[in-house]
Amino acid sequence: MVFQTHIIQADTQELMLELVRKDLAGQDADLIPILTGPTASGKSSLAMRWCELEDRELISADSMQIYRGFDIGTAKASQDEQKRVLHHLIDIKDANDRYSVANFVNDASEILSAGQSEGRRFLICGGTGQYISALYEGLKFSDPAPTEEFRHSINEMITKRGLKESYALLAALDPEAAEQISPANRRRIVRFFEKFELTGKTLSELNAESRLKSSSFKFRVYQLNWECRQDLYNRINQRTEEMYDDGLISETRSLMERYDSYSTAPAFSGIGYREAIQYINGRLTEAEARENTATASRRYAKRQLTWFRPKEYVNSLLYTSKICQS
RNA sequence: GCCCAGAUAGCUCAGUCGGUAGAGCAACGGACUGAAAAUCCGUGUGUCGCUGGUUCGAUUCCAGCUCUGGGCA
Repeated sequence: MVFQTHIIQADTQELMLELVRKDLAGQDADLIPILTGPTASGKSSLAMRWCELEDRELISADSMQIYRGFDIGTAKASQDEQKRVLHHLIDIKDANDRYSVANFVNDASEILSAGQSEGRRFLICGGTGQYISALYEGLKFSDPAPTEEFRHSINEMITKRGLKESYALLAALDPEAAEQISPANRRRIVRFFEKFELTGKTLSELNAESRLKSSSFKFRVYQLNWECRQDLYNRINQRTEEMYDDGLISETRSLMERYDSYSTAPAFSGIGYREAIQYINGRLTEAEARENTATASRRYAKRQLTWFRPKEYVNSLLYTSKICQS
């Protein structure tokens, strides 16, 4: 497959919207747009206007906005915005529930299939790169989903055998996977043996199988970004302050009262909630919590950019910089 | 005004019995197939406050100066 990816530059959201819509209009009519980009890049607000103009429904590709009640810290669309544009895959899970790439690919595919036959149009928007890539690439997740208990038993097995020994075994079973998994990355070593014990197949074998069929949908991926990293970081810093000013701490406090599982429930591991919990439990000052949240968001944004950098199918939407060149 | 302590990476600091320096955090780069806002890997980016003295050689020792913090007035 040959890709012709574009770099679209603009200095206002208005112009960006016009240019990206023109780009999409020049493609095959059945292409579904995916809008991604680092946190605080402005993708949600661009997506809102895009959906309103073209009467599209929005499918969120965000691993944290799925959780009900986690609104301020996830920068979730407001009630008013959700009234104006139909949002899918937001507020679909309880704080204790687990969700995964595989669930996302299934859920999003289901919505797209159902909508397609009715002639509805969609825009997929979100920052979870893993979800977007898996959907775009049409990965099939055929091996069974991991359970809490099984994961626990694998963990014990690795502790018993030793992490080093476990990694050596992994490398013997699947040299290809060993190149990509660091010997210190316990989580991914656990995952490898989960799959292996469950299916008798190595990660590389399973990955090859998951790639056999391509997606039944066609997408065009746009990544929104800022020409100058500092512009993005300034936006992140400012948005972090706004989240705290808008009541992130009191939102977190009431969620903690509702869920005594807050130290382990997946929803509470989101950036902002972790730091707010530490403040509430007296381990940080509020100023420290704010600062640590901004730092964690900056690092997250960097990882998001790293994720998409090698993907050859990504088209760039670049906001031109006012403050610095290059 | 006097006394004491300090001044080293973007920040907090260690160190060099004299041979131009290193930790943590930040920053930067990278990996990623059912936790992904997760997890993990790699990289030191420096007028060692300024000026002079001693010395083959000073960030290190000495003197003066500047600034910061604390104390005494």
